[in-house]
Amino acid sequence: MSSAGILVVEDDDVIAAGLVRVLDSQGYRVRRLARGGPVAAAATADIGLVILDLGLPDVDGIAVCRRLRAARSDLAIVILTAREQEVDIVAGLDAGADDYLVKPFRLAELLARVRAHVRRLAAVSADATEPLTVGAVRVDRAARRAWRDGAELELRPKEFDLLALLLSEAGRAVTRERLMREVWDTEWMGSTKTLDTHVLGLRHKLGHDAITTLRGVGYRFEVP
Amino acid sequence: MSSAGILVVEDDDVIAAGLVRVLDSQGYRVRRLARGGPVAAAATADIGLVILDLGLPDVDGIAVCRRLRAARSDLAIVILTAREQEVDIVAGLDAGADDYLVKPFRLAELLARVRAHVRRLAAVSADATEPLTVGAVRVDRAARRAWRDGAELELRPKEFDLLALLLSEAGRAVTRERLMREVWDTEWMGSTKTLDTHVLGLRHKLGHDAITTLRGVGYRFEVP
DNA sequence: CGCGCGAGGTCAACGCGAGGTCAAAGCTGG
DNA sequence: CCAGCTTTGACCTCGCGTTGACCTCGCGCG
Repeated sequence: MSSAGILVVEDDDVIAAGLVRVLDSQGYRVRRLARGGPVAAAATADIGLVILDLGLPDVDGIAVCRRLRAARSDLAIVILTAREQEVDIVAGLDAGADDYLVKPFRLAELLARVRAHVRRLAAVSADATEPLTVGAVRVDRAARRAWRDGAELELRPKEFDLLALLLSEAGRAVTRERLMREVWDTEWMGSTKTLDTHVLGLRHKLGHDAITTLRGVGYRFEVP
Repeated sequence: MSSAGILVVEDDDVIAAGLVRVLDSQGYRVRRLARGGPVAAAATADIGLVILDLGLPDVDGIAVCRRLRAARSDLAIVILTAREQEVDIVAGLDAGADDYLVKPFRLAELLARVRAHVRRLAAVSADATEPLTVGAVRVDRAARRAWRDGAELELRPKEFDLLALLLSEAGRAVTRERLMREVWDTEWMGSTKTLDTHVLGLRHKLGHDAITTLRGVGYRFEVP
């Protein structure tokens, strides 16, 4: 649901298979298209990045690139081609591509450039900005607001941070150490009731069963 | 407020002058910095793209890049360097750069890549010229005018910038750090009431509930 | 089987410091 | 030198985090 998929448009089966395999091994969702009618696929699917081979037979790759850009201004387009003339590079970039690699390309460089593009995609529609809903509880980290059964909760700053972290790990145990580290920015824990008190506050506002105590470990936000 | 500005970080006077001249002739607002020290401070709100030479004396260009990326996730960073090893390219991109060109670079290609990055920046933060309306409040950034319930507001310059930013992020939390950075062009925050005072002024003119305080975080413009 | 310990729960109170408010001083361009 | 704008500083308020006292409960151990 979260990370955007990659579409590989490449007619050479060997290169395409290699690309798909290595990208897949890096954890990306990858799809492949052998011929250049990819506008529909890129528009419909959950594609964030297109790796486009300009050497497609019968099709003008530049025109494909231009159509892709016209359809999706947010798409990342990386052109991959044997044409190394400066005029080709300029034409490709001006047709809407974000990056241009000349074959034979170096695999580690391609992967690093893909990482850079995916990182930039993530910076725009960051996961942290998407509201998070578990059961009756909903948290919008961008707005720093939270609701229960549609009613907004009045949370204190630390309560909000605590709830956001617990909810992002809903159903899983979160250790006291991690809570102290990520919410309070400290390793120290010793002899205080700070964390317990804030959990208490959350339980008052969410219902006592929303957060389960894991003795000697930490807490877990319950998914119904 | 448009982020079309380009910052050239380059110690070689000849190359830098050439870059600045040609970029300027293309209509970009360009600034130049000879050394990499105060880069983080120099990458203020009006800069959208940084061209970063890694050959700076005394400074670790990769570290500069990493600091830039940490400070501004939306910045476009283009590394320009003589180091052509694949391992250097990967290191540069993984340090947060969006693009990597090896010297001697081809000018037309550099310009095409700059166009591609600027185009993408424009696609994201697009309509700085479009009037913006949220609830009863309306802001025209091009004309630098603002209205409430159809009546024009008399805003001071800084108040206008502050309102424009808060409104562009209406419904979302905006941190004090970001407000200081983008309205006041400074990282510094110490012990002044500058921001608070301007928020006070806005509240007088917009109604006290228009802007919500988020303790320890920043402010949020409320959408009704 | 029951006892004791320690982890966690609960609550009230305290003190800090972020933010609000206003007035006066400091700028800066005309 | 004036006029508007911005910044600063003093003072105040109150929300919030922390703490400590006391209680409860689960669990291991004798």
